[in-house]
Amino acid sequence: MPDQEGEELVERAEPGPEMEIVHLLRAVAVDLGRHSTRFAQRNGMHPTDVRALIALMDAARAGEETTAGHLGTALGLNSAGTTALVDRLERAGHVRRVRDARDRRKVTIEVDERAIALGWSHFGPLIDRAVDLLRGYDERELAAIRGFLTGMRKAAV
Amino acid sequence: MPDQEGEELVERAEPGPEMEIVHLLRAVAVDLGRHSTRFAQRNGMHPTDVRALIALMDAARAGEETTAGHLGTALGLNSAGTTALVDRLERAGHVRRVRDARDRRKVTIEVDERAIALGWSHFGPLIDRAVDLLRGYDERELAAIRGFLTGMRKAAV
DNA sequence: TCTATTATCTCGCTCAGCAAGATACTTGTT
DNA sequence: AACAAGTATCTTGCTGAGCGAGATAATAGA
Repeated sequence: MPDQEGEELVERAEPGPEMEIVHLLRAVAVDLGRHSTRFAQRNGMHPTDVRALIALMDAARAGEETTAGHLGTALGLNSAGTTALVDRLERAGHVRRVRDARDRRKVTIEVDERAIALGWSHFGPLIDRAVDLLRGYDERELAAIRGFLTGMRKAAV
Repeated sequence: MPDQEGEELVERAEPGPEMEIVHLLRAVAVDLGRHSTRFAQRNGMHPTDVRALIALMDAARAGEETTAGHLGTALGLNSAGTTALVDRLERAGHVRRVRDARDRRKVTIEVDERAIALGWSHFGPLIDRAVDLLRGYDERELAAIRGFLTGMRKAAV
């Protein structure tokens, strides 16, 4: 073990108070991922299935229909993987396949109400806690949080 | 609001300014995940391999040796999966297996310098951008960001 | 020493996801 | 109308990450 000041090779950027927050953000991302994974395993699902349900519910919230193809693209799956994914979700009763009336090649995916309720039961408390936390900050502090997160999104693309 | 239940329903049905930040945080977590995945695919690795390298480098930064068992536990793999993971990483030249001299049952995993450099070349710019962003905030704003992220970590466990 | 415990590895298997191609429907052209 | 080209999904066959069970090797305790 090195008896010197420790962080010469790993910590290229000067480790100021900023680096602590950078690591914190990464840790949060990992922890949120684990939280999803736990939800998946408890309900006999795979991480991809959860990602799919979230993508479907996001689209529904934005008022958009999601076709099988759309879903696969959003998750980075090819058509075969997408079919298998929707098969799994449908078999578990979380979604329904509905043939589009206008273009009968398309299959739109609808999320079952019970899957939505299941999701809320797991993610609801976490969201409530987040809202609670955020209510403790004033407008300038909220703007800082919003600005940092928005900036990181842009940087991560 | 006079009615507690009513307030919660409104909170869920009608997202306030807080919900925007909640969704933003989730989006950041997803985007950071995608950023990792891209790094993995560009270098012929799987998401788990990247998670492993990050875990190994985190431990190294904290001055801890990581054994195969430790690594598997950290990633939620069983022993067979861990062996396969280390095999992959070693085959790619990213890590070395080193038998512990004191307890010869143990195998400590050392990350190759070139893997560290590779990681920096991909994650460095993102980290630099984060540090840049954070330098634009004063102490109270930084405390808000730190507090929110710390609170979310605790909530996600 | 002999036994129990711990750490890693081996073997056989399951299943998510890929590549290629089949099938079904729509649209454009003649 | 009929036919070709394009688009959306599904089928088939395969690869490989990760699991369960158990083997192997080293240490610790009596």
